[in-house]
Amino acid sequence: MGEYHHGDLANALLQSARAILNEKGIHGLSLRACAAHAGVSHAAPTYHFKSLGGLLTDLAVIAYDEFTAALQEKYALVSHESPNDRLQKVCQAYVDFALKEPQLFELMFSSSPLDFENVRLKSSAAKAYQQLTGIVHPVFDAKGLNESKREQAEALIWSVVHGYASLIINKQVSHGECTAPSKTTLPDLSLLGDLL
Amino acid sequence: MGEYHHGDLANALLQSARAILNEKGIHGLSLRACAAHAGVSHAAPTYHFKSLGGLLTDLAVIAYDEFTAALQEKYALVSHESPNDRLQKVCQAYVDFALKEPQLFELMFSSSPLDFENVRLKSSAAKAYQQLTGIVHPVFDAKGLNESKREQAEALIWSVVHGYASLIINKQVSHGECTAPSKTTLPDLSLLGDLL
DNA sequence: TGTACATCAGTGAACGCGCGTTCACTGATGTAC
DNA sequence: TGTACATCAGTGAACGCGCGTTCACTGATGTAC
Repeated sequence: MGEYHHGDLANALLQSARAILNEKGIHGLSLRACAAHAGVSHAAPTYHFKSLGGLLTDLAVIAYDEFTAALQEKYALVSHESPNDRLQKVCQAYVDFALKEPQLFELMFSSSPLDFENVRLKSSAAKAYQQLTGIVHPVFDAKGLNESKREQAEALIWSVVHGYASLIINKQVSHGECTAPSKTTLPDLSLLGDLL
Repeated sequence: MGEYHHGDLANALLQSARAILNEKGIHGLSLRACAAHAGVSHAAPTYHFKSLGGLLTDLAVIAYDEFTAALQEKYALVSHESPNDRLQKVCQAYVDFALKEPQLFELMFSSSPLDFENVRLKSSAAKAYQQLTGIVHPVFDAKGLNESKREQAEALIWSVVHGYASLIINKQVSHGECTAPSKTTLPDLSLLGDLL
């Protein structure tokens, strides 16, 4: 409305981007669309963001930080339980986040538009990873695995929870039925223990 | 070259789409780009494909079929081994396919541009899933799980291998380091058995 | 406290680009007789 | 076997659209004196 000096346009644009992302998906996003949603001229964003990729990178930083916080919060809530139970519940929190913010989750792990050279993004993504592996550690310690085995096991745990989340939200977002797990509750991981 | 009646333009366009996908990624794809790559006027594709989504859906069908064939071939090769060994090796074939055709793999599991109402796509995707679960079956039978447990276990197995592949190729395509497993060889799944 | 001025953070018109789509057209192919 | 004609499968010019980017501009804000 002709208001000069918005005050915090950078953040307003990030909020707008998030809203558009949730409404129309990643392909509905453009700098012009964000500007329009924020009620600002379409040339305004260039002052704050070099490109759409830059804006999305900043949005991904926010996403990773919220993601890390969600895992951390869950972990704190179940601090009195056994290592394996804690692991199960934090993994469920991972899946819950993906279900609550499917578009944001997809953005976090979509390669194309993000600038992974960005220092802040690198840092936030690394923190999320550390948060997850930190949670798996007590389980390993209880079993006494060596360094190499531990890294492999970390990768497998991360893979199972990430894969489950990915398959579910892909299914939610697109198809109706054909494939993919249908339960939003991650099965008990000990099932794999029985099996393998 | 002014050649009228190409003969098999539909397939030529699919090949072109695949080449462009591998070169420039999914965002470099457009009907015009495919037409240009196939050496044909930019209006020609409309005769064969309603939209870019339609073309990509057909490409995804090809991808799913190749994927299924790859798993099947591996499975046949290791038919003399134990159920668990066969499972491990077919899972590795899953990862190998994702590494060999990262862009195609991403397309197969990317929701947005594909038409999952398409009958052929549904069918090909379902076959791929059946191929995978069929391979897990002998392992379950050896352990005597009931129906419900078996479905859950199938989902978990699929998740771990899909997650591993996704995380690796995301890392390959985009970032350099920050997160994600770095080995292209899937760790021994029995590790999870020891752990959970 | 008031005035002058530099700087900040917007506006809105204009540009070129690649996109999908439409359209009148035309060369190649297949079929009827 | 040859000719007439319908149909198929392309061409290339044109259109409108949304995009990012540039540009001269201008209102709001902060600072110096």
